[in-house]
Amino acid sequence: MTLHLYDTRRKEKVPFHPAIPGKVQMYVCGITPYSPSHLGHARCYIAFDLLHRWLEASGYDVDYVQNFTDIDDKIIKIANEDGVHFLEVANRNIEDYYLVMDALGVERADHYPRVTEHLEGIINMIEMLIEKEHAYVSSDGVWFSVSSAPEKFGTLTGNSIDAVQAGGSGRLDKSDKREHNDFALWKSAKPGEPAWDSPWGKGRPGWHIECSAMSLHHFGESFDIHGGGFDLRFPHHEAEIFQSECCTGKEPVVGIWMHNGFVRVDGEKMSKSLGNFWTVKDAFQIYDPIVLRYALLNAHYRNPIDVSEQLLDDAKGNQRKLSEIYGQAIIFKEEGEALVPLPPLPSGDTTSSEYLVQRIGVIESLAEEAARALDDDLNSRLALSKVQAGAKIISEVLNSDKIDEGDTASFASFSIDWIEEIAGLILGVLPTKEIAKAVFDPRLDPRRVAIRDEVESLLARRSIARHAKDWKAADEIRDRIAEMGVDVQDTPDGVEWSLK
RNA sequence: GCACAGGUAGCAAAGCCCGGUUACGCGAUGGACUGCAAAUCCAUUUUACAGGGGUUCGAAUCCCCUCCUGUGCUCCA
Repeated sequence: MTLHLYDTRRKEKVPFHPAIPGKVQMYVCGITPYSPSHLGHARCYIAFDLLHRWLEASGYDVDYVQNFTDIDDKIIKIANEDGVHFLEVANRNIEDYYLVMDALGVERADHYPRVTEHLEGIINMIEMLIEKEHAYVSSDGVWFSVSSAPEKFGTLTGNSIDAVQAGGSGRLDKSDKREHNDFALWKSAKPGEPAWDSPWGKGRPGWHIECSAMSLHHFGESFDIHGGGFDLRFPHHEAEIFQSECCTGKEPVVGIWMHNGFVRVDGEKMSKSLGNFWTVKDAFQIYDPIVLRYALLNAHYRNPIDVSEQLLDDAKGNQRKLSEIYGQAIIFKEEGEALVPLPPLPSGDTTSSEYLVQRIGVIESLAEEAARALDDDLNSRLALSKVQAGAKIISEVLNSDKIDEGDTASFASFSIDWIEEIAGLILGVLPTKEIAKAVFDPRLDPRRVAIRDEVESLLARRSIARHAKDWKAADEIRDRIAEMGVDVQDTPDGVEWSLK
């Protein structure tokens, strides 16, 4: 099956065929760095990171461009409030972006162009649009004339010019544009604002033009995939279509338009005004970044996702289980049967090799199913369920009494490759080997070593109390240990403890 | 108002494009194991598809109508 992706413009899944066979040119709208990154950003860039990884795993050579809109009204406002240069505001938020996205396992794009580094290209593009009479100069800047190409209106959203005009009436600002739908290409500088020289005096680019200019710079007149948040369809992406296609005359500028669904919190859009706003760093206080990634991949990228405690807790449990099985496979490979001696084969049962061949066949077919799921417009939820199913079988085999001692390490080795390929390389929801081992065998957790003596001595006292059937004292000690962040488990093999 | 998404078992979420087979997970219930828990394992939770029409041998899936929710039309991933 070939990769199919949903194209917002055509409103259907379409087979993906890049313009240049084997190569993919992909542009995703980046952030406007006026504040730290929030969960909506995380969802968006994780979704497109998955696309990026999957394209590469499928053998494509991907050129991934993601911009930073490092000059805009809000950045200027915050810079003025803080009394710093606007680039200081932009830079600190870009730093935050890299920090949190790296933690979330988002692989870097190939290029991160910034508006402030592409003024020349932007100005050239505006000049060309004026020349072709798609844009006009007014007292307060340069505007794109939407009525110069009315057939392009509503390409992504189905909006009609009249309807948008009606919806926008009463909110007309005091700008000097000719028609309500016209949008700014160049904004003349107001006093005290950062400004660049241009044929139309000092000013700065409008919001939409930078993406057109930067994609033109990196890819030329057209490219394969353009992504971004659902809210960017209008006006931002429709404006890009106007600018790019009217400038170059080449259409369509974009092969497939992709938009990710929104993050909601308790059923409502996450927003600062509703007070349900989470920055990524806020979320990191409670959940491991990899758990957050797992949670955000556990829904289809185009559907809205409601971030709730249940969603995150589910992800935490599933991700932990996966890590545990991965860790077990690593340890079994490294130590073979030494760690857990295998009981003898039950008589008359399937032989080890037959059993293994059969199980490996099932696991491999699950990998194919996961690949099919991703080929079907990146169905990460379904892919994750196949990964979990495969991991479950791996766990059953590793713990099975039907497998010969000599086969354990080789099966473990097969399992590690399988998990690392699909859960690690493609989905990015795997921890490091060291962490995975500690999840499986808490004795290997370095954090445990620090408190081991104290916990062990408390456990010894609890053990005495238990033998004396002094349950009250025993439970008090367990509570005290719990306060140290430790879970105590009484198992048939004795008392065990682990970090919460 | 117009536009675009959604409405699937107790919750959550795939499946819908390409009608006919199980999603997966959580929770719940019963059991094993426990001093009690926790964890784990086994089993059960086999008229789920917003409502109403239609097409079809057969519809969650295709067509029509209605209702409800969210979002966009202003900066937003």
